[in-house]
Amino acid sequence: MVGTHGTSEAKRLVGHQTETDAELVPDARGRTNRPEPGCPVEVALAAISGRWATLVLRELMHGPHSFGELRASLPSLTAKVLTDRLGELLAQGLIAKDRLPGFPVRTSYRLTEAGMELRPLLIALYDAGSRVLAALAPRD
Amino acid sequence: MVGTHGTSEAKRLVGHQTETDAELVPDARGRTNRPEPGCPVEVALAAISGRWATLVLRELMHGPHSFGELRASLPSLTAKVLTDRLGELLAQGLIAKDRLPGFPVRTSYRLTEAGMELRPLLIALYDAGSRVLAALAPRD
DNA sequence: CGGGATCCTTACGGATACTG
DNA sequence: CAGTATCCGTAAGGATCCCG
Repeated sequence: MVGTHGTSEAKRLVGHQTETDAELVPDARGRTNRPEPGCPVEVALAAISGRWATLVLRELMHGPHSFGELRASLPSLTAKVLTDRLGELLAQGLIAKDRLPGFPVRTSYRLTEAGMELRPLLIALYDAGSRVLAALAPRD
Repeated sequence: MVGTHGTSEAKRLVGHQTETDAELVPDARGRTNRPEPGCPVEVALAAISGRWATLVLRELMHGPHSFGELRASLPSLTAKVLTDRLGELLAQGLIAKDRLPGFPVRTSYRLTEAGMELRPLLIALYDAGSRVLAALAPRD
């Protein structure tokens, strides 16, 4: 499932600290030596980049929310920054925006299929952070 | 395995799109409504934040490297930025620095126990990015 | 209600030159 | 070799006010 990359020279250092880095760099897109937009890692980073991004995503993981609901959930997030984050997520195809007819205007933001793929990443962030904190915890 | 958090009012919306968000927000540290430094997610984000950070971490996942080796692996990363990234990772306790005696001076950077906890996160980033790309891929 | 338009300030990344 | 010291342009985050 690594695809076609002929000789696997990606697995030196065997026995050093991990057997192979095939899981770390499964295919050619990950063997980049600089931040390239097409690299999956960069795509994921872009999705969660920007302050408040993970919190907005977390709220939307619970289901669709209106602009005002998001503001209510995250009181110290200003409208401008929320608009910025939503615009970026929209541009990346991770969320979708539905205008509900009537007055006052109501909009609803929801995750797209692509956006839902970020759920495991949010969990991984939480997990990794927890384990880092544990590893750094003062000895007793 | 969620610990002691008494009444679980975090699991409304059952059947909407996921059963529960207990896996998303396992404990009180994740129920924050703003970016707080103590939240595990923020800790993880801090670890991978900053341009080139994930690439530097990826290199170190392969084992210890000197300053020059890192520069050679990532040719378009300038010394200043590399110094910045290493300094941040050092300050966060994710890597350690060993000065090897002799001349010319040689230093070696390696992951700490805490830093190694980031490996699954890098993989999760790659995975999530891949799946997002797949979900966004043009229909055929 | 759901934003858009400004303005401001700081943080960040990158380039270049220099040093122990 | 392994950085440090400057300088700089841009972009990001936040505050405030306004509008359909």
